[in-house]
Amino acid sequence: MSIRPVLFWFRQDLRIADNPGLSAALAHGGSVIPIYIQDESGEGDWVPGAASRWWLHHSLTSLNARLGQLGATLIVKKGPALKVLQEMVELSGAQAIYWNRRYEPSIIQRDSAIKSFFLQQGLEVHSFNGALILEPWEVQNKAGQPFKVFTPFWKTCLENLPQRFPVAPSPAENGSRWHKGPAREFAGLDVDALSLLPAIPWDAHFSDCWTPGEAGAAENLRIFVGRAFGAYKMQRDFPALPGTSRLSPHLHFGEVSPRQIWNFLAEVFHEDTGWIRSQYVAEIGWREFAHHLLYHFPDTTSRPLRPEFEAFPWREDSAGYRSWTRGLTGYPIVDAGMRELWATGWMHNRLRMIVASFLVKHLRISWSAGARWFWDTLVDADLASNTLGWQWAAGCGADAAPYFRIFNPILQGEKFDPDGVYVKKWVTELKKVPVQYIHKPWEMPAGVQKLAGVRIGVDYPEPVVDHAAARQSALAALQSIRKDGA
DNA sequence: TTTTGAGTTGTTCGA
DNA sequence: GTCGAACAACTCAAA
Repeated sequence: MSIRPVLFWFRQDLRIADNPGLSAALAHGGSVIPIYIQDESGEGDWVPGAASRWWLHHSLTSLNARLGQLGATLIVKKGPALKVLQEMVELSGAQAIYWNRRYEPSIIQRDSAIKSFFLQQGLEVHSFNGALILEPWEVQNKAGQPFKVFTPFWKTCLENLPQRFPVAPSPAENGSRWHKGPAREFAGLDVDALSLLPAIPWDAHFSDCWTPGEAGAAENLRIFVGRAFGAYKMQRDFPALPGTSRLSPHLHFGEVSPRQIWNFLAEVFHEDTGWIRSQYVAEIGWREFAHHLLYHFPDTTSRPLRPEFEAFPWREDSAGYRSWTRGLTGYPIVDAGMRELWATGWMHNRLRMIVASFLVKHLRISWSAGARWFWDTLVDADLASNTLGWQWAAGCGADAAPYFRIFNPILQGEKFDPDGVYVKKWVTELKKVPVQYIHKPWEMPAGVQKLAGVRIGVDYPEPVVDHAAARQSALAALQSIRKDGA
């Protein structure tokens, strides 16, 4: 009796190591055909943005090379996933399909349909957790409901976690039963044929900042834990310092999983379990919480979790929005963040809060517009985290910022970039501005502007809004949606 | 069921 | 300059 092959469908789990679905496929007994499908029709309203596609291109290229070293060929396809999988099943005679789960609403819908279709056809279909510490349905409060507050959510998670997670056996340990044969056997495409790279050369500097792929992720993790993990709580808020992990895009594409990070920390710290309650691990917890919320409240990608915000008086302001996207608001810390995003496909977390607060509170432009811009420009764009982050900033989400928490872009700059090093890196026209003016350059007297080689209002804009006035206006708008109608 | 304490990341004002 | 209080009311989670 010959054993028919099995398909392993790569999605947002672009790694070989500790990949539960892949490992299970390799253990099945049949030879394994690895496949990647570009299925934009399945992504609903959230087709991956330009920066994300750039990352995906390089991550797939890297995965392809790695599989080649292992003696396997990645079959790259394009089209609706169900149709492509059907073709693959017919061509290969596969008897089983394996994948790791995703949690976006439209993807859950698509994958459920695919699963029941093939089960009806008499195939085996197996899906796994390759992306989360705990899946959204594995955590609930004592009333059996999903959590809406982070602290009790994470506390509950931590009470239910092992010291180490079991590691999925690697392909070598599984005997590497890859399907042999050229990609053309299944009419596979080159990664290039997916046209993932931007048409305009906007990504010129991305490759200076990033090494997409499993090896880059592992290296990044090693360096972060070796150098910055210990001082994370102290340094993570200072964007001029290399205080953060920069693992977010690697995590989004599954080049490394949170369970691998967990196990790595457990290994590094041995008996000393203090790391479990560290600020960094809590940030991993926020990623989990974001997935928990997206799964249980799928509408939140476009609608506020707190319904009273449906009535919030957002402004239409295309000029203001444009100044925000371009990094030309006249507030140096905001502009630096937006320019870092444009240049590198990433923005420091402190800056994400500052620029988000500025868009929704100072310009009073809807958080959805900001979420869309981030979606298109972030290499780590993730529907769960992006939705949570923007609703949090706008005050309309879970654990939202209180209405009165309106970031002052001058104070935030002075607090978290005291020497202006970060601002000067990204807003180069302010390079020679004395430090006492770096976060409020409009206060520079004419003589100082001359010495600094910059004319405010000519070489660098005046503030698009006055902070105090914008603050008052935001407070009034928030007052207007109060439940008591006062 | 009712009650109680608490809730990522802040700013401003006045003493 | 520093410090504490005020800034809404609500909802969540658990006792």
